[in-house]
Amino acid sequence: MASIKEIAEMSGVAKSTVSRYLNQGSVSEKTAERIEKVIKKTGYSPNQFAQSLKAKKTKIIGVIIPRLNSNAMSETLLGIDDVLQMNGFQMIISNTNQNIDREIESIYSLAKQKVSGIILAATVITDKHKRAFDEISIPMVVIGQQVPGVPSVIHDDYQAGYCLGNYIFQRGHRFVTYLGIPETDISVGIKRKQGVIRASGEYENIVLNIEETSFSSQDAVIMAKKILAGKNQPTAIIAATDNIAVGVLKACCLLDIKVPEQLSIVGVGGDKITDLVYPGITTIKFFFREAGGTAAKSLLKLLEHEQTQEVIVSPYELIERFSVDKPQQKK
Amino acid sequence: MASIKEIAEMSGVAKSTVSRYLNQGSVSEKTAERIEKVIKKTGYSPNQFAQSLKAKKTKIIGVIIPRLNSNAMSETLLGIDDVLQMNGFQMIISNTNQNIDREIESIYSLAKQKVSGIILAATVITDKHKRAFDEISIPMVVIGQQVPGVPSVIHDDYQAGYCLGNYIFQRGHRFVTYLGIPETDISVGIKRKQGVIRASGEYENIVLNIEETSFSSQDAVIMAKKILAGKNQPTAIIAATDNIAVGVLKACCLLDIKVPEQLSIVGVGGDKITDLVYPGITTIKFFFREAGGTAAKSLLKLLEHEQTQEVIVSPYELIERFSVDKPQQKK
DNA sequence: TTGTACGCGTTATCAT
DNA sequence: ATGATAACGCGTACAA
Repeated sequence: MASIKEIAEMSGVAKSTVSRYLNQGSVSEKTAERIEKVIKKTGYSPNQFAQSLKAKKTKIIGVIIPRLNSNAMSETLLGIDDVLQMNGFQMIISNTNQNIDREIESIYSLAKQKVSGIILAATVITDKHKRAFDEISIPMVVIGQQVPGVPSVIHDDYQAGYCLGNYIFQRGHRFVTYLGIPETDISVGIKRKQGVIRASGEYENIVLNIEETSFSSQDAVIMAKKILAGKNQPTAIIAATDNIAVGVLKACCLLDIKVPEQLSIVGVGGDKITDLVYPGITTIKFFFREAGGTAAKSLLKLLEHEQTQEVIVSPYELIERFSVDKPQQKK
Repeated sequence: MASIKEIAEMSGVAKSTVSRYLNQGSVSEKTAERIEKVIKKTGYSPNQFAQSLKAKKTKIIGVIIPRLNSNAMSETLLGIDDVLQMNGFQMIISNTNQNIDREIESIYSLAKQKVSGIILAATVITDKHKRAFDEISIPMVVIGQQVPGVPSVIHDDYQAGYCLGNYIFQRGHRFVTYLGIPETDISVGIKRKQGVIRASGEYENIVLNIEETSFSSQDAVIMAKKILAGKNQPTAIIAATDNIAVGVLKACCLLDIKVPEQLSIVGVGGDKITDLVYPGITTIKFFFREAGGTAAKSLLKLLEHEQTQEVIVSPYELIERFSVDKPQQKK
């Protein structure tokens, strides 16, 4: 691969002239032409290492994610990539496999690589995270979690829970189970649950049982079976995620429980799977792709030293399908 | 961030000594100690650009993928990332959004970035691809497609189709529809179909209708409705992908067709969704994650100038669930 | 407008 | 074992 020096020699000018041609462009038309021709002929393109070495910067954004194989993550990445690519930035992905130590490592590692910014999709932010943020002084945006002092793009988990709760209680359900996940995950584990609980407080005579499972649909199937086998069967189950909701539905099929006649089900996420099962599951749709794009834009603004909102709440939308009905008369 | 020069000064030795300490290590114990202490204290770590500038190489592997939001891709990436990370390599993802021109661009772009290898997950390889392969002389592995002269990791699409065909025909189905996708995609569009066709040739009196749809489940629902509404209703549908199979199942639910009593369904891929719908769909499981790992290993071997198999066929496995039965008596 | 010369942080060569 | 020095390819301050 040719270097700028060779281009210079071939065009009969100095390196710096070529460099100027490439960057600011204050060169005479004649030389510009000559240089252009040579560049075309050789297919020259600047060595990015040398450039970065000089500039102490790259056009690379690091994205740290807890896992790769989830719909939410794919969509988020897509959104980030969209706007990054549009602005001439590369995206480099650091998958931590839910290992929180590797999250920290990744931060430092990306810093070493002199990425010009970092987008962190975290489930929880510890003190170690915060220390890392401070040490490396690289613009950063967090997505999916609110961190004081760091621009964050979040989904409205609390409102989503509240909305679903209302949706179910309004239709007359009084024996309801919330099937959530552990509180180690703030957004999903805590906020959504709290939203539902708050809604439950606004109605009379509600019996809200709270159970826990994992993100895995299979686990949800097992858990749902237990819940539905008991004698205090709920008339509705509010699932913390679409995957869990689908697991619940599967359990119903297995136990020959009719949905929505005998049991209503709702989920959160807007995963397309909710539209593929039968009946389609009512869910709260989050706009992961858009949120990813928003995060990326926010970060790019930061790089330009522009102001950014500290926390941006991504919208949500209730998608009504066919998994909810009024409770049957019984007892 | 400290440079090697500063480390040298602080330890009272020359730059070259520090460099030697960092790399080969032929230094006296005493100086080694001194240097170590300084490095610890400053938290020094080499500037990767300067290193790359010298070495004309990186420890980065470029991965080009057609889309980000598919289960197969996520798993494949996961597998690639696994072994890359284990060997101290970074992965940089180039998502082309199914745009074939961007695939070519990505190849050149990655070459410019001096990645030390490229893994290409392509749906089809054109002459432009081949030219790009030749021009940049960077080790490369293709996954999901067989390319003469380039090490390839492929799934056994033909055998998968053949296996599924046999599975269906053996159980007595004679009126069967294959719901595939256009032939622009070689593996999925052509090979799987051919496998099914070959199997159909080994039985008597088979009526095999071949229809086409897209990768989208929604499209599959529509197409399946059409097929099932006609008067020559098949007793089984072989879907080219799990997504399509799920779409067919949804159509059945909508039309009140019992699966598997009235219609048998099979898919290909091993997507976990096949286990979440009801009834679970019989499918051919491909090992995407393992295949990704294999591709990465293969590439790393190439970097070491070791021999590699030209084409590695990833195994598959038939997963029997509950979507297939013998055809009902009728006519 | 153009050219000269230096520095970015490393590694490698060659003396010492 | 260690140190001085050149070279990697680029950008830029400065001089011409």
